[in-house]
Amino acid sequence: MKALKRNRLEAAGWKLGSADEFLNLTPEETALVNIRVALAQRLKDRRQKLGLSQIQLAQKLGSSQSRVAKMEAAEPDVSLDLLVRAMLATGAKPREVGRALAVA
Amino acid sequence: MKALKRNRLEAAGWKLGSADEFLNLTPEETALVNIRVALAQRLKDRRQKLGLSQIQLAQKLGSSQSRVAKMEAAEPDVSLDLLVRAMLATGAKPREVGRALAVA
DNA sequence: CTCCGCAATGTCAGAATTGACATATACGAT
DNA sequence: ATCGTATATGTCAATTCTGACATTGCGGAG
Repeated sequence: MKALKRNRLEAAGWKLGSADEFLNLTPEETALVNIRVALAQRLKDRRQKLGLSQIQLAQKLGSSQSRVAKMEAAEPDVSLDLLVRAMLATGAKPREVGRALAVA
Repeated sequence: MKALKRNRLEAAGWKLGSADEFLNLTPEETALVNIRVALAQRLKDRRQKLGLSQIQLAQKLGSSQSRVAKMEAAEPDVSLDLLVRAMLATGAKPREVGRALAVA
């Protein structure tokens, strides 16, 4: 659904690193992207701090290594649900998930 | 995906009002349910404070009245993505979405 | 009572997301 | 150079989610 806009961005040669609403994105869409990226980064941080491989986290989650990689890359086809579930799987409490958003 | 567990709960005659991990739910699943319920409540609050009907919010979102009702009821087939997008559509900033989670 | 606006509930076809798998790349260590 | 481990990327069938629609219930106003 948001994949459409995403494709427009990537077609323009952008990797969607951080804050780019320079074109096409409404403030809400930008905020959502920021939230996703913030969660993705926190997730990677937490996983690494715990000394887990993507495969190990995938097992805790009941998912797969490739999907964990996509999560950490904040790819457009990963849902917030999955990102949040992954955070919880690293032992994060809702409060900590909330903190990640606050930074976004 | 979580709909399975949810059905087990509802089959047992529970409406899933608040904090019920008394059976079957892992801590992570419970946390996720809490997050959804917290977001749903905040959403309803914000919508009402803004004096919007479900139809009006649905329009801002590009969604439908029935889906907004389901969101506010935290029904199992509404995603976190949709809940968060709805929050943003009420003018909430990521920081405020984060606050909702912190309470969960 | 009858409207009327608002909200709740059920259904469904179409769209988006998922886990799994294959494969590729990177980078040490042997 | 050959493993071995970790991560990245692409694809796809199956599952899940979504908007739309229909219907129902609920007050309040006429």
